[in-house]
Order: sequence, then C-alpha cells, then structure tokens
Amino acid sequence: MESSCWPESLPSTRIKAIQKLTQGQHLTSKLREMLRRSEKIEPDINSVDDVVGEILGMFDNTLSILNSSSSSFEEVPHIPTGDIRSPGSWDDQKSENYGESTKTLTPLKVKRGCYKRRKDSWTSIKITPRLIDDGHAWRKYGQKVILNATHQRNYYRCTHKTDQGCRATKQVQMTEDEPPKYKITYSGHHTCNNLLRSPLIILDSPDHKDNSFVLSFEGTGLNNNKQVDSCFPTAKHDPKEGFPSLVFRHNEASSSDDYLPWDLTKQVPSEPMSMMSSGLDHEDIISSEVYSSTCSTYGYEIDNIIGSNVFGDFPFEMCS
DNA sequence: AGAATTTGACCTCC
DNA sequence: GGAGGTCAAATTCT
Repeated sequence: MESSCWPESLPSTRIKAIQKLTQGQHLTSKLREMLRRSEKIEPDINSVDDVVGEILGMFDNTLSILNSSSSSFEEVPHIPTGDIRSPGSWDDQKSENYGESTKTLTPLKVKRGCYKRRKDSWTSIKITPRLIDDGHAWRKYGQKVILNATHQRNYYRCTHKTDQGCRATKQVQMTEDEPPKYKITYSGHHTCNNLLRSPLIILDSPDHKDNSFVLSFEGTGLNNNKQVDSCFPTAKHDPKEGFPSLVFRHNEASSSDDYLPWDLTKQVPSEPMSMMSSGLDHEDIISSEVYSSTCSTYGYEIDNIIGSNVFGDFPFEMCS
C-alpha cells in the first residue's frame, strides 16, 4: 500500500501500523509460496497452508480494521496463537486444566493446586513505568515473593474465567529499576466476549513525586478506579507506598467522532493501548514483544517502544 | 449478601 | 529440592 492511499483521517501511527502489517502480510504470502514449492514438507503441506492461511486472515482482519475509520473492534474474529501452533491444544489444555481436572479426576475436594502449568501458552511482556489498564476485568488470585526480587509478584486471572472459561492471566511485578517500573506478563488470550469495563489507560506512577493519571475514554465503565488499584493493591492499601491517582475522563460530550483524545502533534499515542488490547486484542499482533514507554505530554514522558516483535520494529506509539 | 482480596497449601517444572 | 504458578478457604470490602 502506498501512503498516498491513506484516508486523511488516519493518524500517522496507524498508517505506520498498516504499513508494517502489510509488509508482514506480503512476507507471509511469500512464505506460503516458498512452502508450497518445497517438496520436503509435502506430508504436512496442507496443515502448513492452513496455518499460513490463518495468519493471512489475521492480517486481513487487522488491516481492514485499521483502514476503517471506525474504532470498533468488536467484530474481529479472534484466533489465539496457540490454536495456530497446535490445533486442538486449546481444548486439550482446557479439558486438563487445573481447576476442571481437579474436579473430574479427584472427587475429593481437598486436593488443592492440582493443575497443569501452561508452559507453552502465549505470553506477552510489557514493561511500563505506570500501571496499565487493558480494558479487561482482572481478578487477583495470588501474590508471591519472587527470588531476587524486592517486590512481590501479583497474579491476576480474567474475571470471566468461571462464567466464560476465559483463560487469560497476567502477572504484575514491580521492578527494582530507578524509577521502578512494572513488568506485566500476559498469558493466554481472552476468550470472554464482554468487556465489562471501559477502556482505560492507567498512568499510575510508582514514583511518589510523580503525578498519576487514569485516562478513561468511555463513560460507561463500571468502577474505573478499582482496576487501577487492583493492579497493585498492596501499593494502594499501604500508605507507605502511596500511589496517588488522578482521574481524567474523556466523556462523550467532548469527544469527536474520532474517539481518540489526543492530537498526534502532542507526541502522544493516537491509539491508546487499552483500546488495542481490549477490543482487537493487539497481543495477537505483537505477541512476545517487550516494550517500555513513558509519556512526555501533560508533564510526563513518552519513550517509543524499545522492543521488537515478529514483524520487526513495533509500529505503534504507546502511552502507558 | 455477594464480590474481591488475602494467604497458606499444594502442584508442576526445571 | 527449590522456585514459581494456582487453588480455595478465610477474610475483607462494597
């Protein structure tokens, strides 16, 4: 695609994203052709072709979304990467997963912690100076002291694990950096349908002197503040830690059709990360990436993504 | 009262 | 055997 084809309404970051995705799409097509020509993998050519086809389909979907001016990602088909790598593994994992397997294999309820660790599940690591709300509802299920780590690691699972079987989990750990950062590890994809919470960007600072921000782009959320704290409840409840929070709302009345609150000229993201992950589930695109970001507008800084992903340099500018 | 969090126990993986 | 991940009862919060 040529940049001259872009609708004027598309921000440059989105254009970059589309360009990168298009590049990946072409490379995948190229790979398929190479695989088709290869006789060595003939026995598996159908499955390989299917996998490539799924990848291409994901590119198509993502590109069509980015190309459209609509900010709604609700209709995007979601294909977990785990499915692509090993078809059927999702169900397999689910059937033999911890909670369910405990109940089916051992009628005695007393056996606790009987589960299968998902060692090969999809993961995405994010390092952020402030806590991020990805728009999903998380429920804390544990915390643990980690070796050689000053701070405890917090474990969260999707709130819809019980009612919808959503297997997404995340771990939040405060690093020992100066200033401290949050390492957020997402595991598994959201299979739940409803995003009960409004998309938010949490800009909660570990630095006591720093201001903290909660940006909400929708006025229909449940308890927005709660998610902020739930990411690090120990920080919230401990006055010594002192995690001040300030809430900025982007209400419907002041918003434009563009849905996006910031101007690109302000060096802030045109595509809030929470939107990406909540609706489109952007981890499908940037899985296994590591990035760090800080903001420079409104008194804080933005660093561009420092990591890379399977498509090369991560094209999105993010504020978290 | 129901939901969310805390916390000790227990399991898997290395 | 130790570290990390998860379960689930107990506790706290709304």
